[in-house]
Amino acid sequence: MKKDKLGAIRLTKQRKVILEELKKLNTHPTADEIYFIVKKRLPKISIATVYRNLKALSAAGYIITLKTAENQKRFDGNMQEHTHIRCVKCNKIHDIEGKIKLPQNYKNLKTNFDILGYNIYLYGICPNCL
Amino acid sequence: MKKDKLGAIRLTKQRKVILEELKKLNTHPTADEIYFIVKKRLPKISIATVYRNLKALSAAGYIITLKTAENQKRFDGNMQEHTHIRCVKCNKIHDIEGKIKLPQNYKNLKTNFDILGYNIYLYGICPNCL
DNA sequence: CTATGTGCAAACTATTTGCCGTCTG
DNA sequence: CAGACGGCAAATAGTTTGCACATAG
Repeated sequence: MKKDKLGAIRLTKQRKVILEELKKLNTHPTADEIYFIVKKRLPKISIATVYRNLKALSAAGYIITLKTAENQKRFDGNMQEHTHIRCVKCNKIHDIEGKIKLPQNYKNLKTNFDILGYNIYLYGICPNCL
Repeated sequence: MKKDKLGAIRLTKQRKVILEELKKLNTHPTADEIYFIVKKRLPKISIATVYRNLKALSAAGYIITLKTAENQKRFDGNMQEHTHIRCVKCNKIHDIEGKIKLPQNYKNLKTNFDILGYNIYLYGICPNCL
């Protein structure tokens, strides 16, 4: 990943709580899962705020947005380098420590793009589904 | 990618046309782009049929479903091994010939998953956006 | 001939937006 | 104190489903 500029967004209490809860979890929750968790601490928060803030936090580089096989996004508050593996049976996403490196020469690929980086997603079968 | 079992689905004229049009394109169209293209040949086709058949063709291994940064899926009828690169500015996805290989030892990663395979997505800036 | 597929319209899910009052820096 | 943000409800985008008829194998 390129050097992200962590945009200076305001640290409101809604954003603080969303961020804190997201960092506690390693389950890559969906927006509405986050909504229900955060509502325990901020009962008046609106789902629109959750969506707006997940987008803002992601744009500012505080969290990562994961696209899934389903039609909804999942969010990841773990900003240490790690790799995701998805279970082809239950679709759950788990973390693997460390980033898998591609051989240096991947930038020599035949393309007229200016290559900036890459993401690797593993897939397999999780212990529960074996 | 694992050896896909090409499921035996019925080759209806709707499916045949969808498949043919998809193979002509290298633009990774969305479901409704496909709908408008296919409608030129089958004016009475319904968007529901397009969605159902894209899902069926994908499940049967005839096409590939791409999840994107946006909220909609894109489809790829090119089944030769290739890698996708996404433009971080305009979000378009292009093809790069050949599959990038990970070093053999990627299966030794610290995880309790049974690792089956991986996908690599590159990102960069396309010539139009430079 | 029958299980599978189709068209249509209605339903549904995830996400976004307009408006307007509130709060952060 | 101005611009950014939040709550609410309504809107939208993408996709799915129920039903009755049509068709591939």
